[in-house]
Amino acid sequence: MKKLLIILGPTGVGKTDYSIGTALSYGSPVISCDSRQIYREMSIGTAVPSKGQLDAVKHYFIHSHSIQDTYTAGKYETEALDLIRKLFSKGHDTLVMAGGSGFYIDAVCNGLDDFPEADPELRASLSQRLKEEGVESLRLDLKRLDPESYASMDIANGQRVVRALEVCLMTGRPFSSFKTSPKKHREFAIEKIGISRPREELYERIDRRVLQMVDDGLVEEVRSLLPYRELPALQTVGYKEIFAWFDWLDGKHDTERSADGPVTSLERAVELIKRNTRHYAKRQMSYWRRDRDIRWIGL
RNA sequence: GGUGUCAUAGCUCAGUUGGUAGAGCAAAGGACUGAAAAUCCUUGUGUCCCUGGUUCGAUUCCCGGUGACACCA
Repeated sequence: MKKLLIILGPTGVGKTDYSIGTALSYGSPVISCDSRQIYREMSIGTAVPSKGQLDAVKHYFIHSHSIQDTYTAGKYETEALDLIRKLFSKGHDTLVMAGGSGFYIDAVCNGLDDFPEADPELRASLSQRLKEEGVESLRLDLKRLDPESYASMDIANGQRVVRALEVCLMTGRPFSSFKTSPKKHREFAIEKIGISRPREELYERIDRRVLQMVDDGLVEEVRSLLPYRELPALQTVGYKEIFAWFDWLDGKHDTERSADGPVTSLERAVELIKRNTRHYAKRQMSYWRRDRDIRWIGL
């Protein structure tokens, strides 16, 4: 049986090197599963593999899309599955997938239910309402249109309430009614390998990598993306903190944008990037902790 | 060497008129169905520097150490 070997782990743990080694031993390309490295306009802050690493093995889904075309887990499920099937049919027996985006990995392994994609205009107007009226107002609409979701979902999470409401309004059906099938069947075997390191060591690696990014020109990369800062792709650790610093330099000293207060120096931005990356790594680990199918190995 | 001030959470500090303590930051745990590096929820971790004394009871008051800082020599 054909097999998809998925290498996952928190940011900074060393997935890139490990996956290249594994891919070479199977004669497989690396199918990246990273919601940010997929964008071609971003490189330094997303820690994409180096030129040498990319030359060593064929990589898919690295720099393959533009930040201007909002990408989603649903699109990834479709495109990755197409690619996987194509590569299997061309003779590969084992394919290596590697990445840190847990939700994308789940989309490939288990599939997403048949929810409609977001309508940009509706989402924009609901997000606007969220900003102006707060969650409570949207929550009441949801309670009326979909009591089941209202009772079971995290109604403190504005982003989720917007999404649920959006589906109700678009389809005239409750959001919860789309949540049906447990898991989609995949015709290939799936094996998940999780890479872990002691927490302290992982955090040291993250701190070091952030400093390296700054040395490599992160600030310039972020400056070049300033016109796009409102795009979903730019809501990313390493970018949003430097945008906030630019705001300070521009004399925008309001703290409305961030709960962390004004970012008054590059040093402060770097501090926040380190912390937010640690938080991100922690969230990744908490996401995978309940997945009993992952075989963990320490590095 | 002398005098003074200070010593409380990982860090910066507050506080207890004597009844074993709490803020901020850092941190930890969790959720997750097309924004997922996003978004959201929960949690206080302590020989109150050490020894002895007073006291029913000392982190708090007193003696003596130790350490840090300041000033004077």
